[in-house]
Parts: sequence; C-alpha cells; structure tokens
Amino acid sequence: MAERENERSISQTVRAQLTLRDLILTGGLRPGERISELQAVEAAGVSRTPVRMALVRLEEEGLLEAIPSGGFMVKSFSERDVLDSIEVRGTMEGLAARLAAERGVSVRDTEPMRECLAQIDELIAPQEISFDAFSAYVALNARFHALLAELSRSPPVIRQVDRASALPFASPSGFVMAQSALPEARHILVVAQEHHRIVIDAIENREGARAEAVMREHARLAARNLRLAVKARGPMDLVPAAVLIKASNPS
Amino acid sequence: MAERENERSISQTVRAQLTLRDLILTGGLRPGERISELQAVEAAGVSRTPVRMALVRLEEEGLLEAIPSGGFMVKSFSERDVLDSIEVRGTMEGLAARLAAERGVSVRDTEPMRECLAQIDELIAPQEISFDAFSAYVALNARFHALLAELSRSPPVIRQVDRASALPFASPSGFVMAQSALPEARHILVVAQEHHRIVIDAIENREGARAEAVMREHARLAARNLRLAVKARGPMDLVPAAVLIKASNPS
DNA sequence: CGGGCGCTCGCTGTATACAATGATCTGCAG
DNA sequence: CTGCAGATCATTGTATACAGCGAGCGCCCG
Repeated sequence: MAERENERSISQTVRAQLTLRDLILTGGLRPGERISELQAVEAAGVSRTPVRMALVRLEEEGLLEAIPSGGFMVKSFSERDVLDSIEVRGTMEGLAARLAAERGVSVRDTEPMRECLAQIDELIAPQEISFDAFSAYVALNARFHALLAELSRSPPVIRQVDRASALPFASPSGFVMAQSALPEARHILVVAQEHHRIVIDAIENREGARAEAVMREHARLAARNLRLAVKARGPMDLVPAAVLIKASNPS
Repeated sequence: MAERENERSISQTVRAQLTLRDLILTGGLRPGERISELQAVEAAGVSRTPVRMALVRLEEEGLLEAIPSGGFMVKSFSERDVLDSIEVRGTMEGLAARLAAERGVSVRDTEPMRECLAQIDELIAPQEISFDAFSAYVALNARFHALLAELSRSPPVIRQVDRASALPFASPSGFVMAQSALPEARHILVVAQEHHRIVIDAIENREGARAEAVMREHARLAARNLRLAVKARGPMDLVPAAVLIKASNPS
C-alpha cells in the first residue's frame, strides 16, 4: 500500500479530495459534466473507497451534485445563483465584521489584514496591472476575507463564511473576471481597497453597524460589477478564481 | 442483501444517515461522545461502507467532528456557539425575507405561511400550553422557517439557511427549551407570532428592509431568551428541538 | 425503413477482507 | 509502589470482490 512515499503522510481520502477539487476548480471538469469514479480513481491514484469519500465531501461542500440514477456531476450555476451567492457571502461577512467590532478586537488583530491591503496596494499601483499581479491579488484577497471571518471569533460564522465562499464563482475574490476583463480591473480593485480599509477602521472603532453596512455594500458592488461584465462579454468570461491562481503558480 | 424489505427502497447510505442523525438529535449520543463504527453499524443495520458515508455526511453537516486519531465524535457546542448560530440563522433568514420582498412574491406564495401561523395560534391560545402543544409548535415553526427560506427563490440562500439550522441547538424553533421552561413559553411564542406576521406583511408590501430587520430582531430576541433561560436554569435545560418532536410523535 | 423490445455491458452501491496505527494492559525494573 | 516499555488487541483506513440497476445498442417485427 505504501508504494508511494513521495507525498507527506496525509490520508488517501484527503489527497483524493484535494486532487479532485483542484481538478474541478481549475476547469479540468466542466460544470454539468459527469465525473465517473474510475476517472476519479486514476486521477487521484488511490482506490475507490477514499475516492468515494472525497466525492461525498465535495458534494456536501457544494461543488458536486448527486445524479439521481447514481454518481456525481460537477454542479453548474446560473448567473442568478452566482449573484445570490455573492449576496450570501456579503451578508455573512457583514455579520462577521459587526461581531468583530462588537466583541472588540485589538488593533494587533487587524494588523495582518492591513498588511494584506498594503501588499495589494503595491500590486495595483501601476496604471495597468498585469495578469500575474491580478492572480496574486486574488490570493491575497482570499486571505483578507479569511482573516475577517476569523476576527468574528465565532466558529459558526467562520464556518458559514467558508461555506459561502466554497461556491466556485462566489470566491472571496469578490467578483471573478477573465483575463480579458483586466483593463477595467484596476479601478474596481482600488474601490475594493477603499471599502476594506473602511471596514477595518470601523471595526477598530467599535462601529459594528457601519462595518456591517460597508461589507454588505461591498458585496453588492461586486455583484453589480459582475452583472455588468456578463452583460458586456457574456457568461463565458466567468472563471473560477482558482484558475487564475493556478495559471500563475504552477504547482 | 435484500433481507429486510420492510423499508421503502431507499439507499442504505441514506437510511444510515437518517438513523444516526436521529440517534444524535434525540440524545442517544451525548455531545463529545465518541461514535464507533461498530456501534453505528448495528444501530443502522447495514454494512460499514454506507455507515462510513453517512458519518462523513454528518460531519460535513456539522453534527459530528472528526477525531484526529481517527473516528468521529458528536460535536459539542458552547453557549456562545449556540448564540452565534442563532445570530447566523437570523441573519440568513433576514436576507431571505428581504429577497422575498424585493423579488415580489405573490400573496398566494405566503398563504402556506399564514396557515402555519394560524395553526400555531390555536396551539398557544390557552393560557397554559401543554407539552404536546409545544412539540407541535416546534414542528410547525420549523415548517414556517423552511417556507420563508423557499420564498427567497434563491438556492444558495435556502442552502445556507438549511445549514445554519442544522446545528442542533440553533434549530428553527428559534430557541430551545426543555419541558421545565413551558410556563414562560406562551408569552414568548405570542411575541414570535407577532414578529412572523409582521415579516409576512412586509414581504407582501415589498418592504425588503423592514422584513429583514424584523427577522434579525426576532433572532436576537430568541438569543436573549435563551441566554436568560440558561442563566435561570443552567445549560442542562437546553434540549434539541428534535427531542421534543420525537417525544410526542413516537415514530 | 422505422420503432419497440430485449439484451448486454458498464457502472455504481454494498459488503467484506486486509493492513496499519493507536490505545490499553501487563510485567518488569528501579 | 510507581513508572516505563513492550506486546496484544481493538478499531479505523484502504483495497477488492460481488451484486443489482440503468443506459446504450442491436435485433426483430410491423
């Protein structure tokens, strides 16, 4: 069994889950496409049992959908679904921000978030940002949102935010755009930075209501941008954020 | 294999999941207690494989927690967790109510909810409500909240509300109280009815902001009541709503 | 030539067998 | 008597074998 010692001593099930999730999020499998166990087995390099576990987990996670007659397919989302997911995430993050403010986080706690923002600032400083810069932004932004959730100090909230972010198109990048959308990206990101900074300030000043309102407004703006992008270019330009990350960070 | 034809032709995995969830929610397994596969196998009456699937699903559902060294245990929640879960649910239901209002549901859509409320009215009409009446209320109330989520017409919202309600102590009954809390129950339920009616009216009148605010306030009230109950009687009186339902509806 | 029916094959769901890891208990030494 | 070390044993994680069901295809009949 221990034929391949190359990987860390991580369970087969988890390895399968990571492999398959990667496969889905990087577009190896198209939404609506059926995923056969055999296929998954040779992709993950383990037996059917752990693959099966991974499939169940991914289904609960929201990436897969059970087919009534058996098996799983990659879940596909309508534009409406994506917009709603963004709203859900924004609402939950608003709650996280409010709790953070109400429960009084220390300035030290918000330090990592400010660091995130500073790094993003550098990325989007140039008039026209590069593809690599945008990819880096996506990763940093995901980290920022994760930190915000942590700040709520509430496991249920963290859990729900995570769940809401799991939807491939509602990723914490706020909105997702393809390479072709890069020209407009800079302005949007600058605005996002502004929002995030306001949220941190509000949290530090214990202004819960304000922190929440800004976070929700932020999500609504993201939704509007996405809607506009789809109107302008059609839905094919929608790309999971992970694709961007993957493209610039070949693992 | 088909030795027991008594049940409907439902998959073994699902049967195991239902059986185990029932076991947990009805208190057959205490929070923090380890659940061995063998035990689960003989409880569900199926083989280890479907039991294993069910355990994974229940973990993702939030009822179980994986033990690092292997196996699962029933997740236990602090009072803080429970209160936070109620807040999460309230926030999500607030979103659901707002979306329902904004998207313009017809009066016909809210009809089943009004029926729910009417039935609850009858239950809580007497000065002192019985245990059976309270159990019936819990079930009706769960239905009311499910209907509200449906009204959002948003799969992501429905999903998140469902997830938030899965936490055993944050059940849609809003707050959970043991039999001993019955004397105070009536007043609280009357107030809840009032809230729910306002929400429906707001939705029908397209007042999204108002609908949302009421729903959130409703959750905050529930949290406060729970906090008071715990202060007065101690945490042992916290009981999953399912126990009440189970007690009066012996399946 | 087209449609319906039956068959076959592949796939999934389930059961069981095997291996490895962690826990517990006992015996021995300090 | 207590603490540590070794071994046994239970229990999980993984692999494989088996069975049933559905989808797809071909054949036969109209």
